[in-house]
Amino acid sequence: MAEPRTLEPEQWELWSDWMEAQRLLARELDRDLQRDHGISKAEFSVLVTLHRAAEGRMRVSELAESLAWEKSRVAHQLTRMESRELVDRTEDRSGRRVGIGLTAKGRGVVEGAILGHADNIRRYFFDALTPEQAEAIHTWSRQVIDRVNDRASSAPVRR
Amino acid sequence: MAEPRTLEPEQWELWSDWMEAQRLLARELDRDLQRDHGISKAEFSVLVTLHRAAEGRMRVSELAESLAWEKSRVAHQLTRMESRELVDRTEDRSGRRVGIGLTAKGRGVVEGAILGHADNIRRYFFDALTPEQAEAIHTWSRQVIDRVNDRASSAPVRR
DNA sequence: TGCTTAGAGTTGTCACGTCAACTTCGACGC
DNA sequence: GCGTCGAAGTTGACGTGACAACTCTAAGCA
Repeated sequence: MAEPRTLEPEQWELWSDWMEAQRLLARELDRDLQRDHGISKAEFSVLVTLHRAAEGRMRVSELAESLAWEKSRVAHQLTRMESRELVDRTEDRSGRRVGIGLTAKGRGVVEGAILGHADNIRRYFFDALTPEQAEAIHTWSRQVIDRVNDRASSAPVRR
Repeated sequence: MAEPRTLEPEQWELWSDWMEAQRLLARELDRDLQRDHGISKAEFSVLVTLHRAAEGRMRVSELAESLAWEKSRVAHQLTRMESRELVDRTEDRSGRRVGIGLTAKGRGVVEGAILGHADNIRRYFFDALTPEQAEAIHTWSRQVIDRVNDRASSAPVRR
């Protein structure tokens, strides 16, 4: 009854195939986004988030929260995107940092990309998916998210 | 009956949850590997591959084939790992490039890491998985792999 | 007023991954 | 021999992502 210390071949195969599928899928979507709209997946995520909350400007911390990214990652990403004129940062003159907003260029790009990207997700992901698979994957995804988050919050192993 | 140009909210939620689960899972596994064994997932993959084919040394192209990585990625990875003394490259003195091999340090690290990593995969992935989910995910993963590979080979859109 | 502290944001460093350009070397044909 | 062609491998540039250290400001309090 001892815990096996290694994975069964069958498990290993599932694991490898899963990781591989993931990787290929992400890469294809990335490439399409890059080719058709000139932006990366990370840039797309930022643009979509800004576009959704579009009346106003967002703060870095709101972006980080909404994307579930580390703040430093957001800051680096914004620096790059600012230099490409997809977003702008309102200067914190004498006090308040008003936040991040889309440039006209950023808005144009994201509005085109949303449609194309949705098509690609449908083509690569949903078209190869039966309802049962969708259900299984969704349920499992939520389990993993909960499990990882639980462990992260209950594991102050890092001091 | 027109094609919807955007995803249904339900589809979008599945997609986001799935991407999120993936990302969290990979990050957790990475962190554990880093903390417990001092190596990254990429380094682990290389070490395992070398360890499996362990009598001899491998060539860069064999590694690339076996890992399904681009050759430049392998070369960069080996450069980093060589500087950390996990692998060594046999010099191509006057002719043959004999290939890549594990150092003693590399061998020690990977033999420890294999066990711990398997435990973590089981904990994060398989313990949250019913047989039906496993079946659905495996089937779907293979579909995606085939689909992407088909498209890649049948789409010489790039000139 | 002045001190301290927490949060927001930035920056540096390093590893990872892709693409393109480059070098080298073996194979093949003349 | 000589050219050239392609595969193997390397390198550089660049974007990405994680982590840690740093600055600055706002709050809170003596």
